[in-house]
Amino acid sequence: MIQLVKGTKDIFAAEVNAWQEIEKKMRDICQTFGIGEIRTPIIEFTELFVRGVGETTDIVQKEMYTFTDDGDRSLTLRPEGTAGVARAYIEHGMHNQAQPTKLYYISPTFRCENTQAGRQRQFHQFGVEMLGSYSPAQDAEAISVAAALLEEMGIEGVELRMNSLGCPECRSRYNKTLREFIGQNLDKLCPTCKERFDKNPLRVLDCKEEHCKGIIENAPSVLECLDGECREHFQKVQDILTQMGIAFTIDPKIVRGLDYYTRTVFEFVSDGLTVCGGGRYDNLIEECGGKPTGAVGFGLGIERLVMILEKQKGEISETSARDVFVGSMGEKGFLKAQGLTLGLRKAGISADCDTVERSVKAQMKYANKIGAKYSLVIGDSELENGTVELKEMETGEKTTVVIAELPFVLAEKCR
RNA sequence: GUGGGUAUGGCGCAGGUGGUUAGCGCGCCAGAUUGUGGCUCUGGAGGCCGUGGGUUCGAGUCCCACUAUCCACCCCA
Repeated sequence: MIQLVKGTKDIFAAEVNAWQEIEKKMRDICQTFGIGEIRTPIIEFTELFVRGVGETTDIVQKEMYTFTDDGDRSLTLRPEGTAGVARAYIEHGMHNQAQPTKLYYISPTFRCENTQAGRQRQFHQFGVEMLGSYSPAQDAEAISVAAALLEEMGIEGVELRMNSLGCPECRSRYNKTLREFIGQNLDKLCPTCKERFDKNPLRVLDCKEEHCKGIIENAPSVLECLDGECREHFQKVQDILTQMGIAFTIDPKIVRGLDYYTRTVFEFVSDGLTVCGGGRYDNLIEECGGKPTGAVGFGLGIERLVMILEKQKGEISETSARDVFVGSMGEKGFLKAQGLTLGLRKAGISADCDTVERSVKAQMKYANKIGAKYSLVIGDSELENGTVELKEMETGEKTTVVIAELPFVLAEKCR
């Protein structure tokens, strides 16, 4: 048997309904925030992600689905949404539109990594990107979209955590300071941290080892290393959020895994899982070949959202009841039922009929299983006198209805 | 990439120390006097016990490998 590819899954009716509700809320909220939808291709040139996401990131180094096409070009299934939007922004000269450009997307995303709770190889990301502004107000607006969305979803216990990584200058200054600090304590840290020291010193900050935590507590904070402008920017973001009534905590240990982030980075966390993560990326557009452009955005994992919602509100139940089941008896009745059902469907009534040629009894069982509100059986006698007994399934009550009037009667009852 | 748990009909599970035709619940299909469902009863279909090797007279049951899945690390949505 050919089975599912690792880290992918089929989504059935009940869950699809939940997804559609979620997506509708996303679209509605974006509408009110003046954010337009963009649909970029699933495949892009590998180079886009290498330059955009960062050559040294885990995503690029070991998690991309990359292949070569018949023209010997290296293509990659998108591992995140921002780079593609940046590419589109540049390629279509969107900076010539009224700025800022505000875009959102809901799209499948791929990362070839080990699966676990809330992590798949194909997952779906909702993302918002706001390009064309360096102002802290843009950071706050982006954050407010995410906050509004999570609130609309009714998720409890989400927490907004923020940090500022500063501009590249601040960052390299901090890297140096941190490296010095860790270097002095290197022999006291765990093996993983020693590795991180070379690869990405910032990562040492969120080590879970108790022993390391103790040492890290005394580490210098990024925030102390910010220059005046970055400091002011971050302060303003906070001021605006406060003005907006959005609660947050500052966590100098937040380090995001994508290289393109500058200044503000943030996460919405629930049950220890990051539902939503994002930040400002002022150098990405330039890095991808555009003019220097300030930008900020975030991504939100739909599977994680669904997971949390299920946990908090219970399993999603299926609701696909039919309005009416058209049962039939005999050859003529069977024929008539087919046409009659289509007629009802065209009138907007959710109708179903027997297409397996089963006994009346079996048909009724079926009607019950699909949750039909009404049922009827059409056979020789009904065809002869032109009426039918319409039965309300829940009560068993029957009413006589002229066949030709069924669409109207049912439309009335099922409205 | 690393560590641990799991892998038996559509779903959820049983199957002490290896031994004749692998069970149960739910679901599915069909009947219970001839054209009407939900309850009950009866019957039926459906599994080469994840895959491939090995040990053995004989393995779902023991050993190895692989794959998938779950959980955790790394990292992230």
